[in-house]
Amino acid sequence: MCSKIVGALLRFRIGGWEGSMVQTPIALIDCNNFYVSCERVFNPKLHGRPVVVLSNNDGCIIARSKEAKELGLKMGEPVFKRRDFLKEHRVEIWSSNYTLYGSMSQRVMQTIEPLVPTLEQYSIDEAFAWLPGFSPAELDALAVKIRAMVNRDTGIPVSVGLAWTKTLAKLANHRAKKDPRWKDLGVCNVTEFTRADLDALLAGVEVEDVWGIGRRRAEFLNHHDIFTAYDLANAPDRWILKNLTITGYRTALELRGQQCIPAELTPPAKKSIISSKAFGRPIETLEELSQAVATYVSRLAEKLRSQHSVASVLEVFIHTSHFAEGKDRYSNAITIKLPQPTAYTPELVAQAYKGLEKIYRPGYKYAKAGVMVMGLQSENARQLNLWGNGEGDPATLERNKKLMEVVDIINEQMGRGTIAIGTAGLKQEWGMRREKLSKRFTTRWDELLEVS
DNA sequence: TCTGGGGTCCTAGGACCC
DNA sequence: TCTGGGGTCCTAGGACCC
Repeated sequence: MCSKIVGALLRFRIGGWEGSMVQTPIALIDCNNFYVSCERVFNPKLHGRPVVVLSNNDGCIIARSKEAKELGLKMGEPVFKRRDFLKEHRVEIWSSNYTLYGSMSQRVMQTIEPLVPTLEQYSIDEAFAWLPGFSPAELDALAVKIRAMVNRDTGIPVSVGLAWTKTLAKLANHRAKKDPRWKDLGVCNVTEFTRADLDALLAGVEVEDVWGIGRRRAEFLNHHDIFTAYDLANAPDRWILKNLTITGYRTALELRGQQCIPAELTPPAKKSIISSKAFGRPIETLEELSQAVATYVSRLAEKLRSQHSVASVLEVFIHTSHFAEGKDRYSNAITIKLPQPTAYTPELVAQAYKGLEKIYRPGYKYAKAGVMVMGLQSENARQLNLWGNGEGDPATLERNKKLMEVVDIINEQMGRGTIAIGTAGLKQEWGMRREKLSKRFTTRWDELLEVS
């Protein structure tokens, strides 16, 4: 009875919003400089030194150690522009090793999972934990414990932000990393903050550091005299809705303490899958482009099958470098409606080739190609071709499916690409440049033993 | 010489229909 | 010369995230 009244009052107070009445504290646990930290676990010499990890093809800087940040190296900076600088400051440079990071990520999540009631993995290096019924003191103790356990069991340092909404938990986490008040502890808990405390905190955070506000929006907001998280939280609702759409409005509400970005405990099935990559060197021939496309389609089809989906639409795209100009520049894409939904690699490759032939133009230096599937549906729900001919014939479908299962198992156990479609090319001279790749310590015994 | 890859959501605007 | 209003569906493109 009493809680009903309180609930009604609460709802009234926050303007008719119909969310969960009893708010749940949320922790955001975020690995510090994740890729760099992973490299450090297996290479202790990297501790205390400036370290960067590069994107595919060793193109840009995508992760930096604290020391590298202090040198002024920026996220996304092209390496070739800073070659001399990197050398001069003896910065350790590593190619990205996603196999390693993926398995380290799993270890981190597995360490946190038993410590919290529900965990929502949000990205390779972050997770939200939903902590109903935890008192503020319990929250602090839990955060400290998570940090200690993850560090002990995986060697990865993490920071924890605690708050009543996801957006505020992200913000608290950001403070836990940067603000001298919480930096040493690595935990920032704002669940007990008064409105005034929170306002003061928000006023110290630039609006582009708010989750959901990117560079473009930040520029726009600055233009309208909104510089901090506090300014955004206090902008008029209608103005926000009109200029930042519903997503920006949700962000503002969350900054005010209203939970409106829900938990996503079971990740929804993907609606599209992309496989695309820039080449290690420019490609001009249709033959090599075809190899690349076959390779990407194979990876994509693998992902498709691993989530037990079939695709009904396939898109192929190719383009020259973004930095090519005038007549050297070309990009094109084609969308193909598949005769029937499928996850069968040879069929997808055949369709992709047809598309590629239509958009390919000789005489260009292609820098990148990609394939994408959409219109995904569950493999069980797929509509069979009632006439029982061609690809839709149930017996053929079943045989193809079995074949793919075998291929997937072999590739999983023996390493990716053990069995590949013949046209993917054996040498793949256009493949990725990864000159400074660390070993696959967590997934290959042979490579771990090599260094020890 | 060299500038990542893989996703989602939202909106505006065109096509089409009555 | 004149050329509605409102609905739906689809797509392209922009913005965001990591």
